[in-house]
Amino acid sequence: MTAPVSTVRGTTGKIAGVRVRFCPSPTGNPHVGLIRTCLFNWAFARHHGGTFVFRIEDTDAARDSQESYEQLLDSLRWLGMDWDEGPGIGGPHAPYRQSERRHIYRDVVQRLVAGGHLYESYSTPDEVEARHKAAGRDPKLGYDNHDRDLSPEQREAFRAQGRDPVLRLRMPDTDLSWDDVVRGPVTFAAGSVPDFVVVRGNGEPLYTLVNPVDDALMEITHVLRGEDLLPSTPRQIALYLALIDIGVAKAVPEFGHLPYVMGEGNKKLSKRDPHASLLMYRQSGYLPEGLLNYLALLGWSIAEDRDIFSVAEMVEAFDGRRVSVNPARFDPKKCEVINATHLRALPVDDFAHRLLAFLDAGSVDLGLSGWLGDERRALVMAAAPLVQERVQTLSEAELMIGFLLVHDDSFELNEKDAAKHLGADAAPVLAAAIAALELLGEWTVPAIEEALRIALIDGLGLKPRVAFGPLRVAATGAAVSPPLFESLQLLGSHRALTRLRAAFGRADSVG
RNA sequence: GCCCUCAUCGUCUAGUGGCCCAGGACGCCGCCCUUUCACGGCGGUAGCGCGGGUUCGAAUCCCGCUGGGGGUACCA
Repeated sequence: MTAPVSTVRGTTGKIAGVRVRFCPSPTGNPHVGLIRTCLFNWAFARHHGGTFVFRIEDTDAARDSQESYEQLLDSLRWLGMDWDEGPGIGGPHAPYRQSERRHIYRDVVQRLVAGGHLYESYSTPDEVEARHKAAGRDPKLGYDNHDRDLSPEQREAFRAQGRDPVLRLRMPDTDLSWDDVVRGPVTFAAGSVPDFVVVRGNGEPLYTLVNPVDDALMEITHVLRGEDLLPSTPRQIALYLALIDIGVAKAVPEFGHLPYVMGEGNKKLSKRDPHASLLMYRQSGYLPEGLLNYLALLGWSIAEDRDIFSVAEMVEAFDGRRVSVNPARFDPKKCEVINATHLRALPVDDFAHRLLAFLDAGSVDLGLSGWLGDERRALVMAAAPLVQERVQTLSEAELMIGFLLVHDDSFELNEKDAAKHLGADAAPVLAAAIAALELLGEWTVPAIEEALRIALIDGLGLKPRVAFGPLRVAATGAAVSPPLFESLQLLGSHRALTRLRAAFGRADSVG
């Protein structure tokens, strides 16, 4: 067993001095699996009153991008996952972008070499394989530690051939074990992990080096990361041991491997899966708290009979002990429902303002977004309560109240609904409704409802659904809408009657 | 091949030897409410991969098998 860092839980169950980190590579756009990992780290830090470090692993210039970097920061801010050290705010271990830390790695590498932990290796994969074959071993065994004890003369000879050596870490000849925070004890037998490359032939340090070095320097106490990194843990521990030896690290951190987030089939959720894109959720009008709630459910549970909770409640409960070992499938449907639950739980006023902000941001283009006059803002505020229980996301809300916001000359009927509800049969219904509404003294919901019931239900003897269907399509453009009388009221008598007359004209001409 | 890891309803999960002929949630199916669509209410559907042990007793512990996933890179 490696020497564990102090993880004494006090009487409150809290661990003192927790320092965790989130260290993504800025490649592509942020996906939900990545954010889930971030959330668990963040919640763990907040729960224990520790420090959340945000570090950018941008050592791969070919794949990293500034755009991706900014999306990452923007996403975390949107979700409310604040960091105590990292980009934008600095900290005692700055800089927090690996691209700015190269001199640090250079120094550590030199000390590691001086300490005998790293050695130059010249073997090519072909040579390794040839040696395995010659010895009657499985050729796919991997590097055979052949160059461990090359003499200065041998190294000189390779150099003379123009070969640039990689640097490998000399693995200890003992079993490598750790007590995984989520999985319990894990052991890799001595000799099962070959000496691995930490610095390329061209002098570039690899992830295998920089990640543990930064964790050590930043005094990270708990590494919570994806299950895919579990097999690299013995190597990290070995490197840590070397870092402790040269005085760079104080202790080996605790490791915890979080289950995968799966997509369709038995595959890890792919970055290319449309459901994986965090940006997509934001643009679709998901709430941060809804998304966070669902993401938390991917590999964690707060209690037996409960799956709706706030971020604060999660932080209160997230001590790292209820994390599941099983991979979790991302279920877009459930994600949507969880979001809808949070949406409905919002105070109406809050909901209305978020909807307004969403419309102002112009996430969905209805030909009216990005700009809202005072009159329209008032309509949104008034319509918000009508749609809050009918939608799952803000973009659905936008679609549902679009009929109110759209300019009258670009108002259009849903053709399918119009064909169904505005046929010849609808003409007398519309005519009666128009006649009744034209006489209306005050344009209020009760007055509108009463007038229409008298004219259509009592007067024409129609069933409500038959009577109101055509009006709904005529006024809102679709068979699915907010409640009819309220919709008519919000539209105002002029706009409402104009639409009803237009629909009448259409229905009448069909007959 | 070798190493690591996982295995409860379709899906996410609760469950750490008796409270479980397995609980919750999503989905799905009925019914109620109803001016559309929703919300809400009520009810239902469906699961411990297989085989051996251990034990008075196993979803829970052990072994094997099967199946899935990951690693075995001068990717992260």
